[in-house]
Amino acid sequence: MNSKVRVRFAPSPTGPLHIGGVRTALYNYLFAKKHGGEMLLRIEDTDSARFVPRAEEYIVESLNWLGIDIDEGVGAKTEGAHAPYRQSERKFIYRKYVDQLLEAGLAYIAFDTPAELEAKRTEIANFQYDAKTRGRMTNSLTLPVDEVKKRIESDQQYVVRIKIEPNLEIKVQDLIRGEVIVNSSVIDDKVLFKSSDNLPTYHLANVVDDYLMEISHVIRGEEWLPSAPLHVLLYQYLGWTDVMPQFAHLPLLLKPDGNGKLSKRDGDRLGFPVFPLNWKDPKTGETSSGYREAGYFPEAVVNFLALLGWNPGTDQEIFSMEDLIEQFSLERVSKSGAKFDYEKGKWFNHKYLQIKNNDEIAAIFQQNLKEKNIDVDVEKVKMVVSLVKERVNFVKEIWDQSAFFFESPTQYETKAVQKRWKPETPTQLKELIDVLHTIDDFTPENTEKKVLDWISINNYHIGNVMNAFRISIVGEAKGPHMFDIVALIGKDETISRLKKAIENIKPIEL
RNA sequence: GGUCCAUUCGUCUAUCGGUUAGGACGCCAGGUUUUCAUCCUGGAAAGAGGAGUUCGAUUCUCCUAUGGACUACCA
Repeated sequence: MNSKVRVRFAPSPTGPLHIGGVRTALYNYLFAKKHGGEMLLRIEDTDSARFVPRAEEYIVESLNWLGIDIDEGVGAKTEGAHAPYRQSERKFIYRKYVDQLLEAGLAYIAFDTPAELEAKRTEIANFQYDAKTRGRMTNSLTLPVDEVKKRIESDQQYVVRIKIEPNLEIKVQDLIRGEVIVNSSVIDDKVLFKSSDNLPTYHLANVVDDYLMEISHVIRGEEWLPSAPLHVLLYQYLGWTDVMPQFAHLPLLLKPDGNGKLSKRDGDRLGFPVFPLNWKDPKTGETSSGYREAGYFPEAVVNFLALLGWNPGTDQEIFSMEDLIEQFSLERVSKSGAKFDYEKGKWFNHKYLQIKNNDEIAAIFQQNLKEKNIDVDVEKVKMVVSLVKERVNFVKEIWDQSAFFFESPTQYETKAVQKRWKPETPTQLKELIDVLHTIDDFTPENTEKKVLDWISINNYHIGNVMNAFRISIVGEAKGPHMFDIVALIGKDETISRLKKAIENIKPIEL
């Protein structure tokens, strides 16, 4: 057993990193940091046919954005003692272990072509390449030694298969699920190595690399649980049982509606991102939206994801990365899949928007304003942010709640006018203009006092006056406290908007 | 089809044999507010079904049902 905790996140660079993969990376990271261990990133690109350019950079950038630091391997500051960390660059390493298994008689060479295997599968229901069938296939167990040699020398392609002893009980100790027992007869003689590209398959590469990289815990998705017994067997066959890592298989992230694993299509269909970052497919040119570009804070995404499948057993819901590291444990990871609840994701972002200080939010919002060619003082932006941020889930929504701070309304909401614009309103608002003219100290408190005094002295209907005032300034019956708004836009602008409204709004008969 | 895994409010979940089955999101209602929102208070809402074990099962065991994953010379 390794005393030091070393975990790995080992994605395949076949496209953008799925949000479920992000959670796997997060749990690995939390577990490593909790135990003072190391987190490595290894790229599992043993399938030369499925390689997608830029996918690796995407993975690294995603983890960086989320604050999941890589200690070793691809994307780490210094790669580390076990380089290289891309399996395609490690191809020279695996052959040795393949030969070791071959020599020990624990694996064999098979020449069956994909077409032949396909034929077998259609011919025989539930066909499995195993102890029962391998004697009737084309392989080094059925062919004479010199025939095998001849075929290899004439460059005939082959694969190396593990030779699984039937009827053994294979026990997998899972940190989340307990003991899982599988009979070896149900596992087929999986391909470990293919001569076509001289690369091992996932199963072998993964076991060899975890061994060489001294991985102490393998934390991965539940989709790997069925092949875990095979991996245990490989550790045995290779003589590494005493240093075999501990396994933990995480529950899956499911579709919000219906059943099944969360997929890219669900995001398109239901209108939410399933990737951390935007991604443009290099082949199709198709783009998929990401959480970052959708306006999420990385802290919110981390918090949301952490709680999808894990909880501390308390009522705490808001966790910083430090909180998570301190409290995380595999024992408290749930066993069943979690449906992806996008509404709750939005709520987390809302929470973080309230927690964050206004300077940070104002900086982002000011960028949004610049894109609209609105250039205003950062102090004003901060004020606006503080007045409206509690109303929104995302920074980009602030504009919808605050446009009237920056531009005079061009139209007035019919329903509000209908309800609040009375025949006497224009006269009253003209009086209001006079009142405002007399105010020098245009602070919210002072203006409020003066205006409310005027309303009360004249015994006006406060609701009608104030709402007409609001319609004139905002254009609708919405927004923060009136006197905060006018203080911010200033006396001149306030009066000018009132004049404009008096000119343009006509009472609407019901 | 086979193997494995799972099953508490609509959703995420708490409960580690004895609880009025708790919290959160969402939803509904009321209150606060000059408006809208926020906020506050309240409400509706759950142990898949059946056998056991036990004085007592959501909790332990088994069966059934349902869902999921896997079943490639993918990872």
